[in-house]
Amino acid sequence: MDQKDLKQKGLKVTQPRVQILELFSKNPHLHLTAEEVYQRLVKQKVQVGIATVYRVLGQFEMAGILIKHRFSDEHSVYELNEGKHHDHLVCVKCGKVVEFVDDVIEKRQHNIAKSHQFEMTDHVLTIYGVCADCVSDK
Amino acid sequence: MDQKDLKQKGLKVTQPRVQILELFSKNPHLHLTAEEVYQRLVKQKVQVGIATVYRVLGQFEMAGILIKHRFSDEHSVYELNEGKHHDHLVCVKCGKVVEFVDDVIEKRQHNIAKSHQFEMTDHVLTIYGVCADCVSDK
DNA sequence: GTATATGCAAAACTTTTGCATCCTT
DNA sequence: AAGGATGCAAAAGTTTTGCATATAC
Repeated sequence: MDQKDLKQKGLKVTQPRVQILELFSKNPHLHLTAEEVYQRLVKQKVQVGIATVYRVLGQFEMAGILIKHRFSDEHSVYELNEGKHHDHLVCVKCGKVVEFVDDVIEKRQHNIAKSHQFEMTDHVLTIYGVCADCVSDK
Repeated sequence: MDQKDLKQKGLKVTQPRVQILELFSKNPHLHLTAEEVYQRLVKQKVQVGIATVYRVLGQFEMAGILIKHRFSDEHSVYELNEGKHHDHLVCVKCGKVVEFVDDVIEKRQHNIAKSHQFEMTDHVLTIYGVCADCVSDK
């Protein structure tokens, strides 16, 4: 994922877009809220407004560069879209996110959708729990 | 689910609480947003404020009477907690919600959590798609 | 009668938009 | 040079809170 991908998708190569793309590309498993993205850019002395962050995240989601998740109620988080579908384990204590794929579950989901005559467009499986680290230091 | 359950959970039996509990109890598969609950009460000439609706829904969720789902970005929806876990098929066109349970998936989820040393507290599986009705009348 | 719950209005947040200016191409 | 993108501030939503009043027990 780099600047060529932006041009290819009809997005001009601007400072905010490059910075946000880089942030996620360098950390393929990062899950950040819009506010967190904004704070990271500010910390890096990138001059940017929160409105632009929201706009760019939205555009990146539309373009398939990022995926938006709604793990918690308050904030959506974004992560890099690496093309392969996966689900998530989320620690309810520290917020840690672990990705996984389970082929058996994937197949059953298709069957379930079909048996209810739904044309599946997407599916989301999130397992919430307490991770090993948080269980030990309670 | 009735007024006894409220008392038992330490919640005084008030008009707004009774009305909201009744609304969901009479329609076990209803999925409503806070705003929709409010509108229904208003339509029934129940004198209530939106703030109370939010407060009561929150209390009912804490008490295990209702379950809160985040199917879409904009609004959370609540449904009656009938004790048995289930997942959902959501139509992305009309918002219809169908409930289902799949034991194979349930078992795999436990295994996945265990293999990552997570103490599972909850899990959410939502399949999005276009329902039969919406596919036909496009 | 006392403590809790409610309604209203204001506040707090998050996200979106209007618009003048700036930057890519 | 021209159109698109940005930053700022204001607006639009949604959800929460403060407080005086009303209600349940």
